[in-house]
Amino acid sequence: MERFSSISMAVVRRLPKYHRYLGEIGKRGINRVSSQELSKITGFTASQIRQDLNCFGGFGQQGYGYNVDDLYKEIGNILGLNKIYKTVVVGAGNLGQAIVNYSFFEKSGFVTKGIFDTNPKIIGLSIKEIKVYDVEKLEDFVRENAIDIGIICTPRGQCQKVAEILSNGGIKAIWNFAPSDIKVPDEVLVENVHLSESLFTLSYLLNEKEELEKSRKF
Amino acid sequence: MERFSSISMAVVRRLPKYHRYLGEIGKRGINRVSSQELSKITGFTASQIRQDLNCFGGFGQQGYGYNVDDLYKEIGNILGLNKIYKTVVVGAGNLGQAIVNYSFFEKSGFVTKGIFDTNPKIIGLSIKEIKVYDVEKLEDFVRENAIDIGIICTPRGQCQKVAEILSNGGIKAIWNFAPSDIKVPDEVLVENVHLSESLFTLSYLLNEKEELEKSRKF
DNA sequence: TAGATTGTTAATCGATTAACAATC
DNA sequence: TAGATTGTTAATCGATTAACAATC
Repeated sequence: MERFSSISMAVVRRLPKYHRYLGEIGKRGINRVSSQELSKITGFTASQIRQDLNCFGGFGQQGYGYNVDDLYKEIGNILGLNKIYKTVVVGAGNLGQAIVNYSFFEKSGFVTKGIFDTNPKIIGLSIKEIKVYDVEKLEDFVRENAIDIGIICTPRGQCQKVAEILSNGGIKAIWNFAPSDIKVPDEVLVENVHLSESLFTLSYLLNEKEELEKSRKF
Repeated sequence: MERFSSISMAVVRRLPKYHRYLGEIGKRGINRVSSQELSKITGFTASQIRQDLNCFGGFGQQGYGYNVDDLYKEIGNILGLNKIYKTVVVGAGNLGQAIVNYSFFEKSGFVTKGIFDTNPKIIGLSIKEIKVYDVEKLEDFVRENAIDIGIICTPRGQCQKVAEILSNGGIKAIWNFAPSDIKVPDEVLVENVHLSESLFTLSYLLNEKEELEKSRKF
């Protein structure tokens, strides 16, 4: 998964935050915002916000600021949220179900076309009117339905195999929730959500804080 | 949530990855590893790995490398995984249940002491032998049981209120899955898992790639 | 001892911040 | 016009990489 774009990942990962905050203040009826105001809301510096936005174009107007709705839409387009993505969810456990049931993703254009599992008790059932199929059928399903994104919600042991099936089916991107890194062909994009890494980071910070407080007492 | 430590977050967020990979190769019976070998496995440079580890002490031995088990334990201790943390899960939907059921967290020392929800149909039930209580009781429960970490799995609308209840109860840290940033007193640590930001980043990369491929054709 | 590999300093690279001219 | 705020360049800061002496 090599990138050739000039936009750094640091910038890219801030875009969804801009998008979210702009959506929020837009809903509150605010239709004009300066980089300084955005700075207060988002916690990024005004300078950084202007730099980030200018990677993609001059969306603002000197002396005025940015139009909230326009900027929201622009960033939405940059993120590709103006398009529809076909997804499959692999693993129909709690996590898989949580993702299928989370309607915000669907509203944002990510439509679950099929759910896959190995458990015969679940296969054949429907979740939110989406059928649960046997993983056996996954590769053909991905190919025949031109699925864009595969969402891996299986236990660690199965994720590499699933990643290969998805890749063989011609998947474009994988959103991986399994606590393991997967190996896929270069052309397949991967975004990992490693929950335990996030929790362990929190646990580190908790301990660091307690150590610092302890040492400050002496 | 200000930090006063000299260790940068960039380093901190790599620690769980080192820990995971060391656990994996340890299980495979490997008991010695060089920074160069770790580099191949993790994708970080050998230089960076040595730099990172030396923030915490000289765990290696010149001419030899690192002892896998020792380093695994050292990093575990740095992450605070040698301790037990009492947690509460707020929101007993699919996501909350997924976290309660994920036994790896418990194995790592994060013990769920209570689950909280507002839905009367769920209150009183048990998930994995852990009782589901009314959110009304959350603040007292946190205080009386000296809960360390509150895990917010509620919809967006409720997360700020829950964060305040947890803070009032004297929580030390919050792991927030709600798609919104929460405001808490300075002494409360917060780690966010913003799933939609992760998905939108993937969607950005997908579009960027398609744009680049399109432009290369001409 | 010779070879290997760390720990650590110095060099480089990239990202963030500051500053200000352009302009609405 | 005067004030505000962008777009953009230059300066700073921090993180990564390279290099190598120390030493097992």
